Amino acid sequence: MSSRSKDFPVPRNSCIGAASQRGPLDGAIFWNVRPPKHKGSTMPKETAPTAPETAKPAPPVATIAKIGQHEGQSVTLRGWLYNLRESGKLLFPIFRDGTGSIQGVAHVKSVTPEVFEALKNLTQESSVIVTGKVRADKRAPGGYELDVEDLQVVQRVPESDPYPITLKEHGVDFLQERRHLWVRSPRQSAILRIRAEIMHAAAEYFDSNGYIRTDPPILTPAACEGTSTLFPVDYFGEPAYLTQSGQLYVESTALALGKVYSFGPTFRAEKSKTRRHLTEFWMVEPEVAYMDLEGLMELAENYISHIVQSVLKNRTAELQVIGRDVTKLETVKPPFPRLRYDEAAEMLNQAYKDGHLEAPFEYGNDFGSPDETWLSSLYDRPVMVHRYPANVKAFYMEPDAKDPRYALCVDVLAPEGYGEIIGGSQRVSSYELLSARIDEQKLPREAFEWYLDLRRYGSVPHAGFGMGIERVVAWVCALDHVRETIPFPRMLHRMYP
RNA sequence: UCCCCGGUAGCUCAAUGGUAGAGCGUUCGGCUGUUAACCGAAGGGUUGCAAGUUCGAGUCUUGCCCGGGGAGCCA
Repeated sequence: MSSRSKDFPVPRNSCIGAASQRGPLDGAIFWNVRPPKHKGSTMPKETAPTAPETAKPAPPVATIAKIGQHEGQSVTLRGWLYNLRESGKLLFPIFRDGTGSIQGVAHVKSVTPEVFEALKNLTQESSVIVTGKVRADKRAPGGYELDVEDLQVVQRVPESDPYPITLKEHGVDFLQERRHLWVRSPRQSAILRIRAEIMHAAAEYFDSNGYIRTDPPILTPAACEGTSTLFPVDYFGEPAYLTQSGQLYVESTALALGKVYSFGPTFRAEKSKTRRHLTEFWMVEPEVAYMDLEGLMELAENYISHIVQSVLKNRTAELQVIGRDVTKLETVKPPFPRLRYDEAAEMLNQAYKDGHLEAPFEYGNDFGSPDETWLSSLYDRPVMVHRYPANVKAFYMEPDAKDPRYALCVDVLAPEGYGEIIGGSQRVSSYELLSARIDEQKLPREAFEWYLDLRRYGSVPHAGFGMGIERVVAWVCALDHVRETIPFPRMLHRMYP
């Protein structure tokens, strides 16, 4: 910020402006709209700042989301100016407060000259505390408007350095460089609210079904799978890595507590530059003792359905803001279609013959991204592909007793081309087999001794999966890219802000 | 690591090898119901960097830098 040559003439900025730099305004309650006349730079205390002697009852502080409860009353809103339109002697400021936005109306004769001038000179994203009367209006998108009565400017954005993100179109690079401001825009705010609902529902399902949350370490001594690239860190002179999965650790706690889950960030140093990849992402990983692959698939379909239905129920307004076609989500209920790998492979071969796929599918390989997109496009809900060839899957996956060439594993593919959101399996329970697998794949045996202990002492069949939160958010919100699903995405070549 | 596309005003983008432009934002003026308001005016440029071809390069060539999309790998 630089000069303030055009600051409006109401002498209150020196006090409020300085205070606003000291810290957040949370907790500061302005009962009166006139500013207290402090000489210093301290904020008013939380308890009522100076009330004028002739005070009428102070209007209650309201949020825009629940403004309808105050129809016909005067309320105080604390927020920011989103946009300002004017038409002669009429001003139409749009305020936002984090819960929503509402249009204010001020006529030159309906407010004091000071308030009218202050409002007229407001700049985008200036922070304001505004008082006005709530009025239902059919023209308003949210159903209500605010007839402005009084205004306090907390911090005015100077026009010499205007808020960079306008209501018009911007490019991806420009917005990502300003992610710290971009999150204020209605669409981004709505996405983050939906993300929060997804994370809440993801934990709630397990918490209310007897699962114990046991979070694994983020600093780890070795790779879980060895295939992906890890972020190395210096751990007091020893090499350590940021976790790429907590699976091995939740296997341990599952054998202690029965049903467990973990929920936290994971890190992968893959040099992937696609719309589905972040280097830092959040994963939720349940693990259950005595569960087999069938049980795991039932869990997965119930789990995903619960999450999607929770978003539909609790985030209706946000889904509307982002323009999501909710009919595509309403169908997400159990049971999900299930395909054996072999069936899916046949379908892919046919799709190639029919010209739906550019590249032929080679039996025995894992599915490519276009393959997953094609398969998932055939269904109105997630599809579960199970029993992949064991040799393309991880060392810890249990072979199918009926045919050991296949692994007891499942991938859940989200519809509308969003691809894999869950990968899971029944785990090898035999010490001998797991030990042999570790040697075959030339994994560092010392690092896995503790993991082998789980098969030495009371080994049982058990199963679990990992679900990537950002991919679920991208699917539920129908986003083009996972970079919009997390407040501050970490990607190949992007660490700022 | 590989393949494709792009980089011009604060932003989004135009410009046949021949005078660098528009809309928005900003500033000034107008409008009593605007919905990314509208109307009029002003200000705003080392065309990513470097070299080359040419009478002349935003435009063609080469190298580099930065960004986007995709493949592989994965959630």
